[in-house]
Amino acid sequence: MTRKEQKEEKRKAILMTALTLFVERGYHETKITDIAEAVPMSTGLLFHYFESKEELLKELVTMGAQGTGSARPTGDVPPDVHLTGFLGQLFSYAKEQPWVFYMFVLMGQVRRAGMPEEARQIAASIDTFGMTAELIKAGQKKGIFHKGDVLLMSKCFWASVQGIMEEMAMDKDMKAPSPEWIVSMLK
Amino acid sequence: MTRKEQKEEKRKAILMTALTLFVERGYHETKITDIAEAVPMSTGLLFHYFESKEELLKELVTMGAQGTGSARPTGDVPPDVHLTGFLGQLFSYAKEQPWVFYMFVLMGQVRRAGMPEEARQIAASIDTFGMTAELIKAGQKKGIFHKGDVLLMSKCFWASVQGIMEEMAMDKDMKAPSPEWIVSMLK
DNA sequence: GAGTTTATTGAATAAAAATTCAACGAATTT
DNA sequence: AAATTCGTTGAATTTTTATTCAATAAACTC
Repeated sequence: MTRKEQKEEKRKAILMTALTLFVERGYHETKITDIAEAVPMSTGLLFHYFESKEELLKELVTMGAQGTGSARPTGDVPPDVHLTGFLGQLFSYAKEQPWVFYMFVLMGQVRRAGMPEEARQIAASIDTFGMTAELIKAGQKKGIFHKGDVLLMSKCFWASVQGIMEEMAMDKDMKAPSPEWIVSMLK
Repeated sequence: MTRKEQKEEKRKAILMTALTLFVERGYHETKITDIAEAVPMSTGLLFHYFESKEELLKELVTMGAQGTGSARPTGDVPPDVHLTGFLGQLFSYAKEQPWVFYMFVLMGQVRRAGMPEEARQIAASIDTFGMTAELIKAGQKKGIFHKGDVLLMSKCFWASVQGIMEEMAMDKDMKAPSPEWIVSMLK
């Protein structure tokens, strides 16, 4: 047991190190030796834990895909309040639990171009937009949000969030914006 | 003369092809052979026109850095109208003059991590935020924009725009959002 | 504690991609 | 039209980076 736990620990350490480097420097600019050095361990040992660099990325993206769903509306909170609250939590993670924050950033980056195709597909398989689109539709019905194509509004909302989070990931000193600013894009 | 013009034409063709591929697939996922094939020309010839792949990127970024300044306020248009108009134009470029649009996307991407450091520095040297911050400050004075750290607001504004443009670059069928949505982030 | 499995290393190898180059055809000059 | 320069190619080379591997140490099983 201790042996297996040890292994899991180390796997996790590698994953977190890779996540950090992938987000801070980019997947392609992060060399396998950079990850090994940062963990730290020998490069050879890294392949004892993960088949390949791409496999490492795919495992991260799979984790990220599972951890999604927290944006789902709970109960009867008004849509704008729900989104505002969600963003507030997300932004506060940037300081407290960077890996949650980084995972979000990574997922967004992988979903776009510039990464190995297989990883992209995993990230693309989860539907963030649809979920938020529902929420926006509800908000429109209540007269809280302005009119417009809900899917487009959802995409813009998340694209903005992604853009801001990438900026925050790059510049550690940047303060988080007020969630209201972003939500007001929908009002 | 015809000879030199010919050369300039070809250089431009390479630059535009590279710009497209860099934005659509990402710098690192674009192989030098992909560019050559797309132009089309042999891989060897490409090095007759550009020293290296990185040099090619740097030339693009330098071009992009020079073409900046259109966001500068002209005359006495209200800040919100100015920004709305600017975005409207930018988004319409996405269809009409994709390379202008792509250049914007590339500049943003290069400024962030994941690209060769030298290129990053060129992109980082131009100050987009400061210019918009002035505009926002003016808007605040007039009571058009809400209170808040103008630099942060400026960063968030551009981060949102960048995020949305990257989304549009990836998904050609995506409609452009209404510029008002984004500007309302500041109101 | 002998034997087996697992962790670890760093140098050797393989794979992928950028870059060079010798050769040739086309244009330009004289 | 001979000589020279420039454009062009694609295969060979170099460089970079991922991946393997033989050897060793440590942990665990019996």
